[in-house]
Amino acid sequence: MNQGGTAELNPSLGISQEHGLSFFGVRASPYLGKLVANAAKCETRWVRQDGNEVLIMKELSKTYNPEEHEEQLYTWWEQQGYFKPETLVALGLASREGTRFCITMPPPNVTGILHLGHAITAAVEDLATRYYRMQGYETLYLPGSDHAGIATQNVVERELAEEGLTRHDLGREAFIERAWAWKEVTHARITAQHRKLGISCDWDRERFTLDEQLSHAVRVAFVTLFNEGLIYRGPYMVNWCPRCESAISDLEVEPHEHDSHLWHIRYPIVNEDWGGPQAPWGSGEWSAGATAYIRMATTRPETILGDTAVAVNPEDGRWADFVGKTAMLPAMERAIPILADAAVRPEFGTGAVKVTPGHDPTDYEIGMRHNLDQVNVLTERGMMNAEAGPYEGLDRFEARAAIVADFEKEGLLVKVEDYHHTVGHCQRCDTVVEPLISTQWFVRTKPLAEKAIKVVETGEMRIIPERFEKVYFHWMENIRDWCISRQLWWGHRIPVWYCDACDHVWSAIEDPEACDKCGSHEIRQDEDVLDTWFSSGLWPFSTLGWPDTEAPDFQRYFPNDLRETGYDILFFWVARETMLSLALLGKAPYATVYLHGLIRNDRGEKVSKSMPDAWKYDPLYIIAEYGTDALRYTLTTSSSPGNDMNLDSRRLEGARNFGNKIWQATRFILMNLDGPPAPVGELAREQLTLPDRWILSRIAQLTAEATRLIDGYQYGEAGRQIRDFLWDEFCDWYIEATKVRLYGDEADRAVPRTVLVTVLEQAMRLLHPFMPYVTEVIWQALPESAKPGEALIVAPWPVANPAWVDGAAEAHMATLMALIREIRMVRSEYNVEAGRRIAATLVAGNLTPVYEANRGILSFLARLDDEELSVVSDSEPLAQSASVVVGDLVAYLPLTGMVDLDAERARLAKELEALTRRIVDSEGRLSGPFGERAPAHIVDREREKLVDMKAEAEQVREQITRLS
RNA sequence: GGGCGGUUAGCUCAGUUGGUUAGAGCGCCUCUCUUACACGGAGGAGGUCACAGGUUCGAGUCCUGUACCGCCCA
Repeated sequence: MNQGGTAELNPSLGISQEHGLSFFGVRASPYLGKLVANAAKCETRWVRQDGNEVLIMKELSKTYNPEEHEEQLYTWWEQQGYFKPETLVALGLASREGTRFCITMPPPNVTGILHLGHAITAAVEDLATRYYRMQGYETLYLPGSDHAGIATQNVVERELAEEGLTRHDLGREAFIERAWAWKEVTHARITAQHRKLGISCDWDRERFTLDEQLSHAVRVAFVTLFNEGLIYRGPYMVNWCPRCESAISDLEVEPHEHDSHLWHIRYPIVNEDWGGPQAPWGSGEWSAGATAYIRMATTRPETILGDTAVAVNPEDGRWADFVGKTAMLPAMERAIPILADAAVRPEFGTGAVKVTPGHDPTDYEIGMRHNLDQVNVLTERGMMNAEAGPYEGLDRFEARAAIVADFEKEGLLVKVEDYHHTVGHCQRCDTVVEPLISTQWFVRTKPLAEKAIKVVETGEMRIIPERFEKVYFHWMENIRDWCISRQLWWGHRIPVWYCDACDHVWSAIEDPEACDKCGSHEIRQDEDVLDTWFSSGLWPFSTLGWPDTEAPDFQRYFPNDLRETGYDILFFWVARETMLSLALLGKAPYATVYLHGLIRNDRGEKVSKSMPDAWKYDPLYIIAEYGTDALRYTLTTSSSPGNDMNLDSRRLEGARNFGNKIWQATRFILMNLDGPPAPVGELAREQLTLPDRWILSRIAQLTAEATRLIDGYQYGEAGRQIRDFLWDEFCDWYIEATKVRLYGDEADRAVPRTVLVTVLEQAMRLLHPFMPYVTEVIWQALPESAKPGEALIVAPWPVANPAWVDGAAEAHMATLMALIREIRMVRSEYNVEAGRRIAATLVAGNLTPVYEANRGILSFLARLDDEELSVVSDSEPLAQSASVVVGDLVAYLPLTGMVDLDAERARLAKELEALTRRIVDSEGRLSGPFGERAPAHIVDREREKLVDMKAEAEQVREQITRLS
């Protein structure tokens, strides 16, 4: 059956039946000839710039099947070099001197795989990239990834642990090699995922934070800040993760709620009755003879061992007598002072608190004010150290239990309360974090934050949505110094050297051979590495070649235009990029920050790996199920900036269906072509029918509106409007309307063919940033003469043609559509069989010529019998017929034997009632203060509306009279 | 404790200078496999826009307060 088609297309190109024409087999033979003839025009050719065809011709399949196109299309785009700014210049779409657009991709970390958060990032960034590329900007979307120090080191260590090894067994060098091997694997996977997402980034410019050049940038940045005094080293209270064995920054600590206990304990007071313990700790007699105690409560009994004071609020009368006395610290037998400090909250516990300057930030401050010793009782792994006396060697939580037991034995445990509180956990490994004093490297953030605030205030850098500016300001105003050293191996080693001969400490870009002060060779580099965010904080410029400020990419693309990311990393990353950029380059790193919301599942839950149905939210699964375009359209249109999104599979389905819908429309159009249609510019205005003028006017309006919305970062609204246009206006009305001519005389087909192709082509350009694949495939299938350029991805963004805007056509078409809808409604109410054509008389007044000209469309879309349709300017009411009223038009539908006069009267009465209500409303409004105070154009519009409603009401009333 | 966001149809969500009768998708009801599409077409039902005040000729939209949900910061 399909031999004919195959034979016709096969000869030189070697089309297989699977790829090509197999669907003809299911068609009835009468259509075979037509479809085969059309098939030759439905081809999609994939041509390289050198002129070679790279892909076979392809018939548009019966439904759009994303898998069939996505991968090879992506490869083709990439091979063509469309992702590279150089190609845009070569094609003449952009110029080196003209505007440019640059996004540096937020580098996903190489720990694992991409999730939906990355998918929305990719979808929005690629939307912007494709838009500006089409707009003629020299566009660069620069991809890359970061090394994720702690996270990656964790997974590699976990792997080692399965082999019974620790990183120390391997040694630093071998461990780092191992981490690189891991990176290679995950990086490849991440790249494959990004390609599946269809992002048009320049892979030749891909960067990784540990690349030689980016590492050099880190060094230069560090040395510069170090020499300016913006980086310093010192002992401060830091957050310590005993599992990572590293300090972490404030931002890497996540508070989690816990059910725990509040242990009420008491320390004996040294006084004339009791000078100290006479029996050993644990004997049960340790405090025998003590006559006074100070009572307090703690959530961390193990830190008792590090107490160096007890404090009360100076205003607290309960403890006033105790201030100045000495307490004996149980277990340690350390005499500690009782002092007054305003930081103590009287309402907590008993009002007295133990002071542990070595393990609590507030106590640290108290300690500084009162010159207290700082005692560290923990090892780097969270074990009790030698300062813990009898508890040395115990794990911190074992020690807690042991201490509580001993306190009970000694009669020093007063009571135990249930207590609910928040405890800091390591963001990366979930271990309970210990505050402790440690010597670390810090960035002095205050001066940088001031500049970072200023650039937003002045508008040099804009945050969208705007409300996040407030969050940004608040964080910047209350910023604490940033701890940047990590006790890890995987990362950029801190470029600081210590001279053992003269104690000189200095920072250098190149590894030094000798002390640059005394010349000694007894020098060693700092063992620690930098926080990953320090290197990703340089991303907007290190990726472009900085510190080589002469590098062409740096010159061309810095500052970047857009930083697009989730609002959850505003502080982690955006704030730090901004501070570092200002510190090192004196400029904001980008002009605009666009923050998207977080993705949740359809029940509003945050998607996590531990969910039983987590696989459903894997971008690759979604792509396999619905296609990349559906995922991307859903992600870019389901929410508004900064607001979280519940990803609902029903929306994905809807988006997939939309892709198929335009595919079907394309099939219809191609199937009805007969060679390339004439360019729309060659059509005389008189040749255009009402629907032609209407759809051209509509797409002109849509083009202007979509452009305005995208320029204003309202991607979702733009995407929805484009969809609504294509489905509701183009497919449901325009295409349907063209069938009258396409199925009629050959002479009438030329105009609709041109308009169909013109509008579809332009709409594909508008939709391309939202659904890149299906639009490109469709576009390629359109006749060459209808397209500007060789590929949609590099086609110019459409400009609204003001000559197409046609208010009269829009108004007339609106009335025609309303009339058709009304007739369909009446048909439905009278249960007229769907296929049955009915007679009608349309009384159209001075619009008679318009409706006479469009009677074919009217009868086709309203299923009227054209032979029995009369369009008249005036007529006596027809008896025994239903009537529909639209404005001052009336259509009589003589449904012989079907019209129930009572029902018809009731229907019309209801209509009149609603209409009357609105007329009364409108009149009331116009005669009241509205008429005087509202702007003239609003009042005018209301007046016109009233006139229309009155005319319509008059008609309805007449019909009712007719029936009585 | 401070700040921010959300609360709109059964469900998931739009609604950006305040201005027709508040929209979409899915679901639901009726009809329909008509030569692009059943991943479709036609028609329909369904909302006091959380609540209470206020500003205004006019409020889903602006202001104040309340409730509930969520997030961020301390």
